[in-house]
Amino acid sequence: MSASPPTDAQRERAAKLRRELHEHNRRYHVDASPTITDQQYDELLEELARLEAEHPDLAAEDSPTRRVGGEPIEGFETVPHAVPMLSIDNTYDRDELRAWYERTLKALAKEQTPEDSSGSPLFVEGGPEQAAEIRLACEPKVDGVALSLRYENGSLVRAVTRGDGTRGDDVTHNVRTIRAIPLALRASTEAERPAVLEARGEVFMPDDVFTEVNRQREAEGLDLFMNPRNSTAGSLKQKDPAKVVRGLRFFAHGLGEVEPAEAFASHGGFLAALREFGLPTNPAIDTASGFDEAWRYIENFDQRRGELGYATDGVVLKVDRLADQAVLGATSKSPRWCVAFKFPAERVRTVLRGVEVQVGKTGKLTPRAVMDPVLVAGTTVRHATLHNFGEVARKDLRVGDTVVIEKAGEIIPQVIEAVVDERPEDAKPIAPPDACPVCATGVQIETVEDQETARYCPNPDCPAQLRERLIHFAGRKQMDIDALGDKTVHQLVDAGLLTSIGDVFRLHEKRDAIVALDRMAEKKADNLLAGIEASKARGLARVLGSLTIRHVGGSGGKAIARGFGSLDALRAADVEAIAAVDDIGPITAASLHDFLHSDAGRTVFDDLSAAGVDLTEPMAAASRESTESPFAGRKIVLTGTLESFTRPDLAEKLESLGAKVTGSVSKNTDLLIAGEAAGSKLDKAARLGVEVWDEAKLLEALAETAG
DNA sequence: TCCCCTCGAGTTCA
DNA sequence: CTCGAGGGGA
Repeated sequence: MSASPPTDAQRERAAKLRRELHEHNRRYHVDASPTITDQQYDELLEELARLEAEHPDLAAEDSPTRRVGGEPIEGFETVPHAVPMLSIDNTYDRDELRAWYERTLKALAKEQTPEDSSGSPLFVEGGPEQAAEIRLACEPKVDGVALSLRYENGSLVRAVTRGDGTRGDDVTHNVRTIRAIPLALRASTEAERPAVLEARGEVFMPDDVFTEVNRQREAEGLDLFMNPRNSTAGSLKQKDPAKVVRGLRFFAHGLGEVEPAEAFASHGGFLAALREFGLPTNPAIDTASGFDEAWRYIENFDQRRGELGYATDGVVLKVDRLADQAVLGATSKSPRWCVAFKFPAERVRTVLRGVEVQVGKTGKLTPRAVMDPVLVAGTTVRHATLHNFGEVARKDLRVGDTVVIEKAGEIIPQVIEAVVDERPEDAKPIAPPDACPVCATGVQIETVEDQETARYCPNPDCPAQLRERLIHFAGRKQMDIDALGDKTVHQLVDAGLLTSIGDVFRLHEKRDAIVALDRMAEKKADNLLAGIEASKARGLARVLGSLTIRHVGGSGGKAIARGFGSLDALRAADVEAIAAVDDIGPITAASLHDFLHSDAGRTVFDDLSAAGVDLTEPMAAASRESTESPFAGRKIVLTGTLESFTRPDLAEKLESLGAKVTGSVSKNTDLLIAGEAAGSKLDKAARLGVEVWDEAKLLEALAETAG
């Protein structure tokens, strides 16, 4: 084929085809009112593809033809999200949902000033203090795969899965094949198009597509997909874009990074803007004024959700006004301005065949139900945790019983109850173990008000516990020892090469024995030893968080390590000194202190120290500067009216200097800054002997700090 | 003293 | 993901 330069007519024809194809896509997916048949669409697409093939310089980056035939990729690159993709808080009942609404109403009423109530979705009744209702956006919670689409200067540059919320997999090559997702944003003028736009939404597979896909797979002798969601996820993970299932759909429902920061006033407003850009949104979205209307939407939606042709598992309510969303903010996991109401999970019956006992890293004995395999919410379930033996007794479960199970949050199977009417004659009661199934030590029974809750194996050297503690120790969020996963730990413990945490750092002395193990070779052993060596540099915070000390996990370890700076300082501290650390209370402090001065604790730390593990941590910036800034590391409370600052501004300023600003005076308070008309806080500070400064003294100290 | 929030621990399947 | 419980603000 000779690549002759295209004629003007051909050039125009190609441009026209591209415009038309984009427009037909938009009509189909955004407006849900196609004006041509799929076949006609395919004919136009083919004509364009032919033109582009004959004249490669006609091929544009955002051409609809680019949706097919991209090159397969090697692996998935993990990329960070500019703005984290948080998850949404769930509730399953009306009262909880109402509680969320009331909380939100209260939080907003507090912030609401008369000035911002102009055109505000908060309907003010009886004065500015009493906001009556909030406008809520109500949208179906589509059961698909969350995606973040990044458009730069109008072109789709990247599509990333949610991943862990901070980083996800780059699946751009597959997403480009999805017709519902525009390769370029539509804009009547350049100026209207944001330089950067990240749209978040859900890719999903309609039921009829799913049925068709499985019909084809069956014909081809392939394994069938479990459900549309798995199928969608499977599609996005294809290395070859040609294998992505056709007919996936997409609804946008949120925003990530936007440049320039858009001045949308409401959620509804930006959804409308997204539609203008050509991004589909769910037509079933509506708004409600207040809780009762939102609840009616939910009930109504529940009635008709079976007719949508795609899977939904609930309704998401969002505070519509973006300014209100900003006021509400987010917890570390999810925004406070939205909540998902989930419809009750599917319940299924099966037969309980037996109960296994697992020994956890804390020694807790957990009963685990073994059942006849049964399909629940898309996966085959054989096991379910029964939490503890107290629960088994309360539910009066017997082996042989027919039991009702469901999946909590569609993920973790739970046994709800036994069907007593169908209990066979020979159903066997479940006897709680009196001894640890692994080390045979007599159990300890924990009770609450004489009711049994959990049973524990009290033997700290129990091999099962040790194994679990080692797995935890080596875990990614703890010491992050790459090559030491649960399989390897099992092997090493069984071979007698690991009998304590400290042994991990003596493994290099036993290299020959390791190499001799099954499915272990020189290279793997050296990998392991290198991983262990590297883990020595993790620092005290990780070490503390990895040792399974009661009440001390990752963040507790961090707080303590930053508070003391080194193991030596921590060992010298008494319980009160430990409890003085921010976020550490008396119970955690006592537990840690006990551990530090127990035989087991002394041994493990001596071992780690001897191995050269880093047992120090840079202290929190706050206390490191303690000699320089008079505020660093101190708990400060503000009260009264200040001349030169608003209280929030001052709080921010002091925090930047390393102070911890809190709201109420207690014996832990180091300093009270009292402005005019200070009230009860001043009295209390005087009573507790807390240092008090007036504004003049504050300004003086700030000036010194600055200079 | 009462709530709200966060953390820790246990957990299933592909 | 969910539970229970510790920590800390109101």
